[in-house]
Amino acid sequence: MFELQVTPGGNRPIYRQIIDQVRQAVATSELAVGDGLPSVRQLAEELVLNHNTVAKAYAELVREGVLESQHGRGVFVAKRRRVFSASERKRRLDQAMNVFLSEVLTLDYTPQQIEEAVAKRLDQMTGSKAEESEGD
Amino acid sequence: MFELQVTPGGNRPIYRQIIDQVRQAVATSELAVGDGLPSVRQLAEELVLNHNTVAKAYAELVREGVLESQHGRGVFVAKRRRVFSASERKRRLDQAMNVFLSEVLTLDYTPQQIEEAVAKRLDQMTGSKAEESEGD
Amino acid sequence: MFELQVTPGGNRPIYRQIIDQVRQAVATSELAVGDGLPSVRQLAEELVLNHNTVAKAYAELVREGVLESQHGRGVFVAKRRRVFSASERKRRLDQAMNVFLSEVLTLDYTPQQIEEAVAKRLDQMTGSKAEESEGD
Amino acid sequence: MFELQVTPGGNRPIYRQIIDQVRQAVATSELAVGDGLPSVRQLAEELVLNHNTVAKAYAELVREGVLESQHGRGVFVAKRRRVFSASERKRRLDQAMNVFLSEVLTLDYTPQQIEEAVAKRLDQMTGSKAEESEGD
DNA sequence: GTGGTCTAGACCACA
DNA sequence: GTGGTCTAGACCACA
Repeated sequence: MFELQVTPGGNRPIYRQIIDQVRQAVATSELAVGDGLPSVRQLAEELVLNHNTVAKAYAELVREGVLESQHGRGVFVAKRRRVFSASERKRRLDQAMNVFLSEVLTLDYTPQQIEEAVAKRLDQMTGSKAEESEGD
Repeated sequence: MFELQVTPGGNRPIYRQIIDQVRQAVATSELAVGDGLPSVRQLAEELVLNHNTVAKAYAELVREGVLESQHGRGVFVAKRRRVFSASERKRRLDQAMNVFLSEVLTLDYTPQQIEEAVAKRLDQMTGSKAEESEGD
Repeated sequence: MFELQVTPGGNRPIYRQIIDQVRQAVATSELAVGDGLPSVRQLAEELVLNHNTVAKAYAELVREGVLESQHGRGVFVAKRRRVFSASERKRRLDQAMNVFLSEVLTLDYTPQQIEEAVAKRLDQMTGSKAEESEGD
Repeated sequence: MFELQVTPGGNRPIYRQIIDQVRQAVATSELAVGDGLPSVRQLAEELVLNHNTVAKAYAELVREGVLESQHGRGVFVAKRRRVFSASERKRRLDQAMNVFLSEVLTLDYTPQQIEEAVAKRLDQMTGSKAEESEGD
């Protein structure tokens, strides 16, 4: 089953953590199109959260087109659709990358270390192909 | 000259945007060690901000060791030093990576595309490609 | 209960005084890991301060890893972790020592008196005397 | 001759640095009662400072009774006198110690490390006796 | 309710 | 002139 985990102390707000993990589960295909998610209340109870927090996360995922709410039945993984134009995607990628890279360069990581860390994390997140790119 | 730009409506708080851009300018050597930054009030006026907002950004950059404040004289790019412990750097790297990756994964980029984009941008920022680090 | 006291006229800025006292309470275990602190607004009211002043102090303690802020819930004593690099810790130790020693040397204490006073106060603060660190 | 050194980048304001060093020189007897100090302008030139900064430092040292200004002749080391009552000295010592110790304990230094650092620094500052306390 | 950000504006400390 | 601190007060984000 789909398992969610949340840490209240972290820098990232709880509802964000839920969003991130659902996105990830969808990206990994741990959750497939049409799969149902736990109900807001059920998940809230499981994670010992205010149900508003869960509802907020679901709402954003619906807005983004990742989930689909079927009134009275529950919330499901939606068929994938693309929201942003190519140039908008590029713009957002660039901006996120700039913020990320200057932050970690400030932390004194080398380009090589950063690339390795990113590759590794991507593997973890997506369980990705990369099996033959091990050499680097 | 060093140019800063800020969008008040955005998701990212203004003082964060300033921090991001100063870090970036330092990472790309657009700002070099010893360079002076615009004064708190001057920058505030330029960006049509309250001076406290600028001061907050500068203060955080000072804490991180990126800038150095000389009371009565101004704020300058500091000599690079390592402020954080290995575990804290790791923690911050992970955190920054999480934020970055969950953002771009939503944008529907593949792991491979992300890795390439990161490698390319790192080259641009650090100029670390062909010139085998000849000392500067 | 945890009691804080602040003198607005003093040489030390108010937010520094708050930081000092929270650190002290943590160092002496008057505040233990997980303990909640008074809310920003509540403490501000108690001390007849603007809430921003309290927030500033808390924010710095969060950055130092002493406190942990849980958005929407409150501020808590964080699990101890090491935030700074060896060189940064040294730097801060030296700086703090300089300030301390030049202050007390002006007061005409002899080195021996200072060393004794420090040793004694450390014992009080850490309770590190006889009980060979039995685990707690 | 009496040598002063000043670093503009440091956390401590320049005029404070001057005060500290003069105090120290007097404590070490590097400067003896009756010795003359460089004139405000001379010192300002030497250290490449605004003369107001030097004047401010001298003024505070005069106020504290460390120096003595003889109009038209210059500034001299004053005969030592005590300004504060015993209880006031104790109060100031305790407060400075509390701030110092909780700060360095926060940095994760052990009591032993702190005591050693203090002893060592005191030796350096005062060139003190301590020759036979080497064992620890 | 709790923390975080921002403005407008005052006043201080330092060089 | 330059940075630092503080207040009063608004508004937002999160749980």
